[in-house]
Amino acid sequence: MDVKEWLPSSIRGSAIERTLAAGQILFSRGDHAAGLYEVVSGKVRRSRTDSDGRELVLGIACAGDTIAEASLFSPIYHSTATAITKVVVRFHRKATLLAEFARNPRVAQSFMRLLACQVIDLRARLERHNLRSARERVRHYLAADANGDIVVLPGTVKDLAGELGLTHEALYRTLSEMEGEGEIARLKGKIRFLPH
Amino acid sequence: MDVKEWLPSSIRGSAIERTLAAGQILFSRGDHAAGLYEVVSGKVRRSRTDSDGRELVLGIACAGDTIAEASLFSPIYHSTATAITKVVVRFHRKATLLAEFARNPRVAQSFMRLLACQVIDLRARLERHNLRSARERVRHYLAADANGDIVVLPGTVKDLAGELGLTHEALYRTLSEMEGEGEIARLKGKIRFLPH
DNA sequence: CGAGTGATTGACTTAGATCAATGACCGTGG
DNA sequence: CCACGGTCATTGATCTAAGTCAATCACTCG
Repeated sequence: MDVKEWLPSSIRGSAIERTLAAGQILFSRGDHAAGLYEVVSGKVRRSRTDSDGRELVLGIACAGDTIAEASLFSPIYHSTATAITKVVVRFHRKATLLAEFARNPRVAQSFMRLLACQVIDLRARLERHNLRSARERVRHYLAADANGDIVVLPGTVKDLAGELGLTHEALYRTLSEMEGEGEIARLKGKIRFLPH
Repeated sequence: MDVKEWLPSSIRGSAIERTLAAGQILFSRGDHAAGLYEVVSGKVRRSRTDSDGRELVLGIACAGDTIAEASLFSPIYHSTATAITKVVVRFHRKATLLAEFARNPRVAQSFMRLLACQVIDLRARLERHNLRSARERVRHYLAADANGDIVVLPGTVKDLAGELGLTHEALYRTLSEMEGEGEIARLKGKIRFLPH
């Protein structure tokens, strides 16, 4: 859901912009959460890194997406956000948003919808992670994200592997197999789903 | 978060109560979502079943918990809710709740907080599912849920296996090993965490 | 043009899934 | 009151898919 659909432009306009170079960290897990970010341009990877250094990609945020919505009600950020390209973000302070929600029930409701969509999406992802085989996960992912029969990968294949809870090697192999068997076709940054 | 903390008793009181026997289904995935349920007594299992018949337990709801909050903004339910004991629930119609949110910003904000907590919880669970070894997942689960050093299992060990994305056999074995090595102690329906 | 990273494929190992069997426990109906 | 059906709890044996280690090629960016 695009920010423009829920956050009044009066508020968006007055927010502070910040620019990051590729590779820079926007915030880290555990940092004091002062508000949320809106991506104006570029791509941001949200991830969590466990004690073994393994990275789980929570998602790639593109222009119009917001980051750390849930942290509005939490004292700290729960994941790490890293710019993967050059990025421009707008920062929205907690208090500003909460005040707006109190003043404007329509905005509040839109934000609720946003959170509800995230809950639904996360549950779908959890279901996907529960599938045992790599191929099933790929199918689940493609089925969920296919608009038409073509899926545009938001990031690299490696990122996708992280998002699917697989090693990149396992994913490459699975994609090759699926392509060999005519289930999918691959083009640069995209996957075409061939329901046989 | 308990319903009483966010939903005014005036609304809660006027809701329709419904009683289910153990094993009965409250709603199924795909059913038209007319509103949400509050558990008054008993336990309800929320789960998703994939195409292979494998069940992912999304959680066990106890008295005070609500079910299908996210479906407030969705036309259908995304998971299946089954009574695992005799259960009493209260049904709250979508329109009633949304109207209350519009009227009372405090209630709206509490509900947002509830959704935000769910997002955070789901992300934690996703992170857990991303851990490769059964033992790591158990540790992660215990660390997250330990109040003091004792964890009360909300359901059966089998339910827990579903929640951790493991087969029950694998979980039994892992728990035995951990007990053998003195990392945990097990008592009926509980696990004691022994940080060595 | 080199350094860094993604993409890709090979060989080997292992943890957990699967299949299978048994004992414990619980409600329930004759 | 007890036998029976059902489910949970538990353990064993085997198998396989994915993880791990490793190497190579392609591409992009200063």
